[in-house]
Amino acid sequence: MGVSLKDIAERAGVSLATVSNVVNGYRPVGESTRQRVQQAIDELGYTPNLSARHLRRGRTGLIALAIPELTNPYFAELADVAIREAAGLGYTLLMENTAGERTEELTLLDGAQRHIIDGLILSPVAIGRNEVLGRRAQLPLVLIGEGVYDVPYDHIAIDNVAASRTATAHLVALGRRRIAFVGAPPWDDRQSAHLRIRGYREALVEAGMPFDLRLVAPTAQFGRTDGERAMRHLLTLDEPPDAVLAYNDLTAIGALRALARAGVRVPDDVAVAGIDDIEEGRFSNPTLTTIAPDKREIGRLAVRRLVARIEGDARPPAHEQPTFRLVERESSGSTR
Amino acid sequence: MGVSLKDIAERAGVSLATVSNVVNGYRPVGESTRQRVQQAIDELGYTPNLSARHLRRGRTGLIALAIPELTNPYFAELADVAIREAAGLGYTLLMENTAGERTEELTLLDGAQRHIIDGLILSPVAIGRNEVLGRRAQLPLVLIGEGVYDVPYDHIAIDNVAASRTATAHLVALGRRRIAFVGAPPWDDRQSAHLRIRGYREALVEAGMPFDLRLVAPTAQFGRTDGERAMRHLLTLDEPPDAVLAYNDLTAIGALRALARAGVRVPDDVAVAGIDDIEEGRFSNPTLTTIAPDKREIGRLAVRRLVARIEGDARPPAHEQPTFRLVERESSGSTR
DNA sequence: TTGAAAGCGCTAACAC
DNA sequence: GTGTTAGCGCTTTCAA
Repeated sequence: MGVSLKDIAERAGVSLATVSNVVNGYRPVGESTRQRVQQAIDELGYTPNLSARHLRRGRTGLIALAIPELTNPYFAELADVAIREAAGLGYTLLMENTAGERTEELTLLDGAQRHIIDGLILSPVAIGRNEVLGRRAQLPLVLIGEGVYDVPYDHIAIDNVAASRTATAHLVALGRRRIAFVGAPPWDDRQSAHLRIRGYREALVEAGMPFDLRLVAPTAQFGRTDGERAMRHLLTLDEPPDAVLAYNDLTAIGALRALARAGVRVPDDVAVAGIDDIEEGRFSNPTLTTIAPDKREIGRLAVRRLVARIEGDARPPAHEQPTFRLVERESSGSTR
Repeated sequence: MGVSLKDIAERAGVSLATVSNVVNGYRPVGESTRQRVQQAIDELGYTPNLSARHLRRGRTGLIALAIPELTNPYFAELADVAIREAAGLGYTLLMENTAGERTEELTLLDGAQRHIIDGLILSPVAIGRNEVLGRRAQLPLVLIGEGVYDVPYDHIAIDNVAASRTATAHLVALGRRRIAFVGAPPWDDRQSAHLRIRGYREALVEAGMPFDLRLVAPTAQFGRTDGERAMRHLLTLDEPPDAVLAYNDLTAIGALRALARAGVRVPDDVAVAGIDDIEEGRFSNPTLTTIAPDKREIGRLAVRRLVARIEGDARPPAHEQPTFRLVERESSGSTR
């Protein structure tokens, strides 16, 4: 079908190896030879056949980013960064949707794709530390997010305890006294995602306020619908909250919706804060106070660490913590 | 590195071809042989090396979905469907981000990836009909969206004229008399995206209302920021609009934001409608009236047509029109 | 600085 | 129903 190295070699009157060297720049090639080869390449419109290259090299140049849902803007924004970073390093990034399901995450962990990708970036939500520890696959792996900690793989995540502590302290500083948490994971034995609740709790304790389980609303998932439902529940309490920290911006937006429908004023009656800083929160009514993790850095680091592993880096696994900052908007009182 | 066909063949005491046949099921294999081979595969944990297979077959099993932005929920939702559909047909879908840029779209059209993908689904926004007609690459191509029409490729898109006509007629039926359009493409020579304005215009004419260019606000892109800016501009007019149809939900949400900041009541003072039906609009305050295209069908059809082409379908290119429906929500007066 | 040639793992044409 | 083998396009070792 296409033009191959051989065609170029014939056209330029050189050997296959020489053309290969011109293309890859591994070994020095004489200037006049290089020019002849380059001309042949341009004239014939040669592009390397990647399947052949991969077969020979034992690598595909593909890496996967496995996230729970593409339709969560946080992950879409992250993927956006990661795709660019990967391209810059000569890799193609492909997306896997785990739908937050255990079996999907396990299948990926165990290297279902081992012959198609060179490495995997995974944001686990349904599996826990033990599943990751029990993994047998050899494929390089980088973890992102707050799902799993303390495993022998590179891990990129902000300090989630500090993040939710910061957000909660902000609500405390506003003078709020009944601060709820929306979007707790179901209380099972997984380690997953309890860090944000820990930060919330720590901030309350620090302020001398009680940690009241009735104000902690669990949700099945972390979407808008879940946030709305949980908020509706909180509003039925005898003493409803005067502030809410949501697990993420999406649940916070669901909460805003429930509050609007109930005719509760935000921030006057209830202040709301989320975590993630998705663009949607800069345009919601009211705009959403949130914790903004450095997504650029998370995406960059995840891809860089993975590529380094693929290319032989053997340093011990590291846990990197990109920074975050509090962004105050209308939902917690800022008018601008 | 991994286990190869040869290993299995040795273990099971058969030839390479037989193992290949067990794996692929092309030729019948004796029952006892099949079992021995299958056992060897299970024991050794064999998975085919895709690079080798692709090299041999001349296909990679990869298709690309090229969209202007991953962070636009409409495309994220579409990609979600397409990924699943592709997986069901034995293909892996990878995402290309064109950022709505001309050069990116042209590069893809001309087959930059020709050796890595078997086909391309493209949502063009920056290029026009002529660029598509002038394309030289051989790679199967399916177009989606309202960017380019009347080209000799399969094309999946809703009837955009009818869609915006329907939305506009809805605003007319509400009794609105100064209906603006937010998110017109810049007035250049491209065919791109003028269909939605045509539908808007047709509905006005049908209602005996003037098409007033001052009420048509162009935007550079189609994001929330663009919608907000355009709406702010419309509010400065001597006679501001009492309704707005936005190019898409994202610009509509930007418009909602501008209205909220200006203290204009929606829908009382200004009714707002968008197109796309992204989840965000079901949770905005107020919730957003919109045109809901059948995204499932768009994603499914695009992938199916492409795969059919890749596998040799030679029927003449077809233009398929999935359905859409009007979804009335608070921003145009529905209270539920 | 350049060339010859082996071989990555697989599929498919051909032979039995 | 099963086996043998050529060769997809490339990288890389060895030799010149």
